[in-house]
Amino acid sequence: MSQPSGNVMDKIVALCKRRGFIFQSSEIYGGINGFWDYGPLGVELKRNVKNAWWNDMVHARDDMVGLDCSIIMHPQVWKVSGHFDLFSDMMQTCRQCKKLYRADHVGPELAESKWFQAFRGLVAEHQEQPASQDFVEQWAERKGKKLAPGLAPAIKAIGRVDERLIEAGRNQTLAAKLAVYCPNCGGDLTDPRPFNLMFETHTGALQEDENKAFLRPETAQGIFVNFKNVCDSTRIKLPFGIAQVGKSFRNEITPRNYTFRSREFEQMEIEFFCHPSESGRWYEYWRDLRMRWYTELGLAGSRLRLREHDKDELSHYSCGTSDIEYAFPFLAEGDFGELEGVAHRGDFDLRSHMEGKLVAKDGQLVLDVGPDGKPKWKGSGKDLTYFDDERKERFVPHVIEPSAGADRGTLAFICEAYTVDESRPSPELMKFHPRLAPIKAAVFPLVNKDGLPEIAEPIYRDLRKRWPCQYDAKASIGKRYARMDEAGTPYCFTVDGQTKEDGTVTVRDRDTGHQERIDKSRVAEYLGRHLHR
RNA sequence: GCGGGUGUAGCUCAGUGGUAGAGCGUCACGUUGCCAACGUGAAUGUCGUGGGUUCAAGUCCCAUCACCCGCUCCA
Repeated sequence: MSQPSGNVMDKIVALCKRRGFIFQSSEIYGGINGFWDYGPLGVELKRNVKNAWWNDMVHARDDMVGLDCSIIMHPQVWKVSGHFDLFSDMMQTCRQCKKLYRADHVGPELAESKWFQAFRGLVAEHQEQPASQDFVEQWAERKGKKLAPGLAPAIKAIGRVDERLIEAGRNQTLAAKLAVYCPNCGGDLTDPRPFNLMFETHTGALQEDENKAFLRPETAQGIFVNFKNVCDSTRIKLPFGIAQVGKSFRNEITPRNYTFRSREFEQMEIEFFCHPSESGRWYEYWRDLRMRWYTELGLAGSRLRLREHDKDELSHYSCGTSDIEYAFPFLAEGDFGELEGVAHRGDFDLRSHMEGKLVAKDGQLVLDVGPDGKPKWKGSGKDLTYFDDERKERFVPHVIEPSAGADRGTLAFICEAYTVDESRPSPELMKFHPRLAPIKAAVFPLVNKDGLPEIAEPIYRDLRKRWPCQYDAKASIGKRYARMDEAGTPYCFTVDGQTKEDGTVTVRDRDTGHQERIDKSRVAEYLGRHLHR
């Protein structure tokens, strides 16, 4: 499949730039890390992805409604949802080996680390001389040097051995809390510094702490806080879902892999509300349905997979989560990247917005309280329960959340469509599903004379009313087919000499090159039929 | 944030301190008449950006930005 030189992803990136699918943001100023633009073909493709999703998930169903909420919401939304706490992780870097750690991961990792295990043995041998630290220094410079190369420089840098290290050497519980030495090399760590994963802004002209606000890191919370509004303003009944497509923002530490991890990205999210007794069934339903959606749009091979999360991988509130993953060409062989997560979230979200921020304790969700016994983050206090008229029962609905990345999906469709077939006169082509193709058809006069343009142009003008189409009379016919192959246009209609005699045109199929003749009056009908195959 | 690599035309890339190049693509004209044909011609460059060294910098040095790879992170 791949070209002899360079890897496939480079070819895809080059084609996307060359043909106007994806550009780097602010390119003429040198670009900006983690932001991307969609060009004329890209915007059509991505819009087709979103429209296909909206059509199939909302319009084609009677248990779904849509929503479009603001990107900036009340700051309390993010405090209650847990994003405020989780998104401002404290991070530490090792001054010796430069590794980056989440502060709350350092202790546990240290307790398990090889050098620290050896160090514990050393401390045990020196029970009698707790006052002296020399044995630690000696160990760091000699026997311990292989396991903990950073320890000796760290001691030199700090000027002494931190007593807590020796204490921790005697007590594993203390070790799990010690965030001073690097689990990897024994080096000294920087003080914990906050990494703000949410974009901050201010409402109003004055930038003060009181009016600090956040760009949403997910669209889901907008759905939860509008749950009651939707119930009250529509006649929809449980089980039902609310869908939303929109931009979200995360200050990723390392934007990487083309558009896969961007700081500004678009989500297609569903929150499906149901009775707790039926949530397991609905979870499986949505997991399978979403997997099928990708398959039907062309991600059909072994590069797409469904991966059920392990128990220890689940968020504290989730009773089940599956990722729909794609083997992107920029990943290592055998690695997959997430396109969509389908999560069983129980009643976590609606309860949070009623009661306040929740945490898991002994397998139960309880209010997160501070040292003073008061809630850490207060909820809205509004009643978000649902009364089921048929069951005569009031309850907090459970939620199934299929959360898809529009940009990731679009990128996967691009990667999957990219095909190199050396047996063709123009080897590079994009095999987009007809529903997703940015240009649905092209109309050509075989030659730009002899009255052929006069026949072809009206056909084109007619098609253009219903679909994005192109007319091309320049260059040789082969070159025009090749140009359309590269854009992923599924059908080309060509007017030739015979058209003048019997009124037929040729239809050329992008994937096979196969041609057939149809009457020029049936072009629109033919295209309509084949686009929705 | 750390380490390594890369950055020259729309794309892919050559380029030895001394005049900015090629292939492909694009455009025009001619020719051809169903799969990137051919001929002639044309347009397109702050050599990523900013400093420095030098008589002279795409080339050497420093900084910076972006992309790729590895580490880290990925709620």
